[in-house]
Amino acid sequence: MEARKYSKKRAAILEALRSTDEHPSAEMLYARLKSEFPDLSLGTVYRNLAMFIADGDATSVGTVAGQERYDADTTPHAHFICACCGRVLDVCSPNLSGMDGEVEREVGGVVTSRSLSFTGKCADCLSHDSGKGKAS
Amino acid sequence: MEARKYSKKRAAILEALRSTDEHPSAEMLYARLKSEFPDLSLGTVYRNLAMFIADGDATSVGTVAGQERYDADTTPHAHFICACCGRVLDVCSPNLSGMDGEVEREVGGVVTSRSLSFTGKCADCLSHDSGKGKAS
DNA sequence: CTCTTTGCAAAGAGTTTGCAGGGTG
DNA sequence: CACCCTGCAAACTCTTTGCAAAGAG
Repeated sequence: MEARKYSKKRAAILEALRSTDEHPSAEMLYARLKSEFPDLSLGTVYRNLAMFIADGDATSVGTVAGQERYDADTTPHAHFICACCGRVLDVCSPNLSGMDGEVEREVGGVVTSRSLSFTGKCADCLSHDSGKGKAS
Repeated sequence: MEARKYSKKRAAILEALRSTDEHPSAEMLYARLKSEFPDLSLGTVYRNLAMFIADGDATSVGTVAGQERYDADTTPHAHFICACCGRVLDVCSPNLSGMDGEVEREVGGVVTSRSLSFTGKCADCLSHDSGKGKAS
């Protein structure tokens, strides 16, 4: 389809995505790489993230607080999303691909990916809450 | 917290959301109600959807093709999202709330909601593909 | 009469895109 | 030297917000 040439920036973006577990957004990656590549452009980050997803080197965790979050870990696992601070954590989950067949039968289509996520309040936000004690 | 007064438009928006199974976006609801309420404003739709979610009368299915999709069915169920046409279908799924405890133990936080979705290609898009037959 | 809701339009925020120049094979 | 990749900035799209007028209790 599209020939893909090597690019130092692309390699760095993918490496940055792989070496973190915070499921960064495009801006988070941009901020992290800006010091190493002062001339990096946000558009380049977006363009490369799209390539990673097209190539199966990354997936989207979904939109959290208006920003799309990415994950280089493409093995089946679920996520915990803190509605308070926007943090995204990995949590283990049973393999869902076993349900594909049933879903496909139900909708008459084909399933290519699944996503399981839990939303709530993370440990940090819970402890900060106790200080604000305005309950009741 | 916030006193809530009756509003004809709000009632209509909620009714429109409840009487469809296509998990509409704000614009879809707006388009559907525009004929009945020519002076309806998109901002009002957004404002009311936010209220429904705050009140637990609706939930967000997530962002599909850049648009947030809503669901008035708050009972536990999964979704199938067609990556091709953006359609969102209901599919049944085992009750996931039983996993809350394990997740909370894992992250040290509290879980308030779960979301399971399958992405792929729906029956309609599959059949349209066969016409373009470029496989092989 | 008081407080909530709405229309309108402008403002915001995140993401995409066109183009000219630089990098890779 | 042909084609991919990038920076820059403008363009887009979806969503939020401020304000004065209208509606509900």
